[in-house]
Amino acid sequence: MDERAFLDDYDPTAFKRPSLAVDLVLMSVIAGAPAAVLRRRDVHPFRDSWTLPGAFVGIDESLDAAARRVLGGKAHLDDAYLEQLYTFGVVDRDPRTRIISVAYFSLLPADRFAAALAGDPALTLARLTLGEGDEAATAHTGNGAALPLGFDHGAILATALRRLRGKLDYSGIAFALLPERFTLRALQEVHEAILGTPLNKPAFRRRMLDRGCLAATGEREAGASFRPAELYRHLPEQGEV
Amino acid sequence: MDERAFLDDYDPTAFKRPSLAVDLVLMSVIAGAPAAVLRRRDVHPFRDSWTLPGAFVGIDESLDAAARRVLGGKAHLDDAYLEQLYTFGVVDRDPRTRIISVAYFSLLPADRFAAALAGDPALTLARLTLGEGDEAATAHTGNGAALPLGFDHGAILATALRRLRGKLDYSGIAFALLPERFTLRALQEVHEAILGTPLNKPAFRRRMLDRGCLAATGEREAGASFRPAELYRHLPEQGEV
DNA sequence: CCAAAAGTGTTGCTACTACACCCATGC
DNA sequence: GCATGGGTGTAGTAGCAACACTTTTGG
Repeated sequence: MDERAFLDDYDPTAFKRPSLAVDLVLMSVIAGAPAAVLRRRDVHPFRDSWTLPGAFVGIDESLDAAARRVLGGKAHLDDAYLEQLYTFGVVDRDPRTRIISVAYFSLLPADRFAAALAGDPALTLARLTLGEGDEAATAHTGNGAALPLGFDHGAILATALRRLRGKLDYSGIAFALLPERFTLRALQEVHEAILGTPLNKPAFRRRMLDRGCLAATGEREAGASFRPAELYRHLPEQGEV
Repeated sequence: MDERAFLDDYDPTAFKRPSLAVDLVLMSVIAGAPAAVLRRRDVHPFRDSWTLPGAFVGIDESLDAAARRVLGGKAHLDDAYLEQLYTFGVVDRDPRTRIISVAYFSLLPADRFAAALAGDPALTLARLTLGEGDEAATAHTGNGAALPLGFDHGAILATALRRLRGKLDYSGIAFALLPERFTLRALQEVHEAILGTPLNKPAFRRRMLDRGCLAATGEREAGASFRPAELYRHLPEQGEV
C-alpha cells in the first residue's frame, strides 16, 4: 500500500492534499554582513512579523518556474543565481492550513535590487546573524533593531546561510554577489561577510588567483583616493554550473 | 500578488493543487558498487520499468515522517540514516497527473535488508552507474542486465549518487553503510565503491585514523584465513549529525 | 616456512598561512 | 613626500599520496 505502485490506484480527489508554495531567500551582502529580503506582513497570523517572499505553485508551473516568478516579481532580476534549498514540511509550520514550502535561494549584489526595495515600504533588506548551533537565524535592521520572523522562516534563513557558507569556497557562488568586474578586496569582503571571520589578505589573493577562475581585465578601479586596484572578471570554466 | 501576503487571501479550494509524494532512494554498497532498492512496476505507465519506493504525503504527516513510513514499510529499518535529498517538480514528470516528489535518501548495510528483499519478488537491489556529466544514472542487475527506469527516477538516482560522493569525505556517511564494528579494509572498500576509484591503502588508513573519528575495539576480525584485522567503531563526536 | 594480508616508517609534494616588505597613486 | 591601500617574496606548516618495508596469522 505504501509503494509507488499505490500511486496508480490513487484517486487524486479522494484525499485532502497539502498546499504547495515556494519561498524565496533572496540574499546579498551589505555593510560586511549577510542580508536577505523580507516582507512585513500586514495581516494575521504573524501580523507585523517579517517573512520571506513566496507564492503558491501553479498547477502547470514547475517549481523552478514558480521561484523565478517570485524573483521576477521584485524587479528585472531574471539573470540572478537561483538554486533549490530545501523543502520544509512539518505539519504545523503554518497555523492556517497545511502548506509545504519548497525554499529557493538566490544571490544578487545589493545594488541590483535597491530600486525594487525603495518602491515598496513593506520590503526590507535585513541583516542576518546565525550562531554555531542555532536552529534559526535572526534578522536586524541596519541600526540593530531586531525584526521578528514569522512562520519557520528563521529556520529557512538558517539553512540558506549554512548552504551559502558551505558552498563558498568550492563553487564560485561569491561571484553572484559582485558586479561583473570587481577588485580582489571586494571579493575578500564578500567572503569575510559570509564566513564572519577576517581573512589574511595575501593568502586570500594567492588562493583565488591560483584557482584559475579569475581573469585580470587590465582596467583599474575608479574613484579611489589612493592606489586603484585592478578589476577582475570571473571565469566560469571547467564544469561549473 | 506574488508575495507571501497573497497566501492569506488565497482560498485553498479555489485552484487545483499538485499532488505531493515522497520517493525513497535506499542505498547500499554491494560487490564493490553502489546500489539502490527498486520496485518493478506491474501497471502502466512504465509497466515493467523499475522505480523508487514512494508514497503520498498524508495531510497530517510531515515529510520526514512520510519518508520514514516508506522506509519502515520495507522492514524494521527504523534506525537507518535518512536525509532529504531534493524536490523534483517539473510539470510533466508523471504522465498521469501533476505530482511533486520530495526525494529522500537513506543508507544501510546490504545485509540489513536482505530479508525484506527476499520476501518480495518485485523488489531488487540494483547496481548503479553514473558517468561524469550524465543527467541520469543507469541501473543493472548483478549479472549486468540493464533495468529500465521509470519516470524521472534515473535523475533522482543521479542526484543521490552525487550527494553520496560529495558528502563522503567530510561527513561520516560511509559508516551508515557498515556494521557497528568493521575493519579498515571494509571502510576502504565502501569508499572505493562510492568513488569508483581505487585508493592507496596506507594513505587511507592514516587519513581515517588521524581524523580521530575511529576507535579501536581491541577485537579482531573472525574467520580470516590470514592475519585478522582489528575491528574499529565510529565515534560520532564533535557536532556531527 | 610460506603465502597473504595487516600495519608502519620515510619521503616528498601541494596547498595554504603568516609575516615582512616593496610599489603606486592622490593629496 | 607621505599616508594609504595594492600587490609580491619568502619561509614555515599541515595534510596527504606514494613507496618500501616489517609484522602477524593460518596452513
